[in-house]
Amino acid sequence: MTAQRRAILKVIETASKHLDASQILRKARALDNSVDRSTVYRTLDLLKRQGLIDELDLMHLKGEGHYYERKLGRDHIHMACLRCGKITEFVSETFESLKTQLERDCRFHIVVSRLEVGGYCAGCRH
Amino acid sequence: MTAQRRAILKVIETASKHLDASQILRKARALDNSVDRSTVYRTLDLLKRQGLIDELDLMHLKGEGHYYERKLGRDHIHMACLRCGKITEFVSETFESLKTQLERDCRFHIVVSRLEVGGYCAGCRH
DNA sequence: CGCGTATTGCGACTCAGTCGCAACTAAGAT
DNA sequence: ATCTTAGTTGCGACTGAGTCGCAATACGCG
Repeated sequence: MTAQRRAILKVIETASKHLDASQILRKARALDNSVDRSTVYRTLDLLKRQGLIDELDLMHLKGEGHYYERKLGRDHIHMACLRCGKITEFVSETFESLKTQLERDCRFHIVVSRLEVGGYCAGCRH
Repeated sequence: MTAQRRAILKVIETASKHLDASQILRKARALDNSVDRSTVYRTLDLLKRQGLIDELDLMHLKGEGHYYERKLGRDHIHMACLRCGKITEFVSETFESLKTQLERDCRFHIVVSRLEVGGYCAGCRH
């Protein structure tokens, strides 16, 4: 556990919204200005492999990059509004059943899952 | 409808597996050697916006790029084995219910959805 | 056939992510 | 407290995906 990793961890843990790698870099540098871009990517990979964070695309609403969030308890669905860009999260029991059913019917052991939806939110639908 | 678009379309329609942009370029060039990389990306964007193809990550098993497949009738779930790399598709009625429920409960109009799962397939589980 | 609009090829560019390597450091052993 | 070493870091160069502006071209409609 190095100072750099502590900084990156803290940034992710205290984030109020989904951050991409370059935002994490900027915020981590504010805590420890020695943090390098490679270290951010390497730490992100590590956390991903450990299952401590989830990687999201958010339907590529803003470019090709990835976003990260701390993974706690229950998975949630990400809904991205194609007009206003708002990201809404939703926890669903049906989603949990779907995964259980998948594991049983396909004899597949799920490690990570990602359900993202693009469309129009209540305020933007037409 | 240009010759280039016809070539790209044909490649996607006759593909036996998920192709990424550079693979589509290579195969489209075999049909019409004037096809350019930009044209492939522009056509892919067009087809995506029209809802004729779906864009997949396949859990980034092989790099950061995207894969494409023709969108027909029913959505399906993509399962990617983290060990052998095999991609399995699965159609689920529960998935359809989940989307319906989401649209109702969140007052969200779904245009596109993507459920990808990473884990271990029957042959690779441990 | 002629015309205007949409599309294309090209080349340069951006941006995300990766890699090899030498220097450094955390943390366990003595 | 110091030594040691395996793991981690910063750096800089690199790759590969995707984008963009622009001049040239082609589609397809009248």
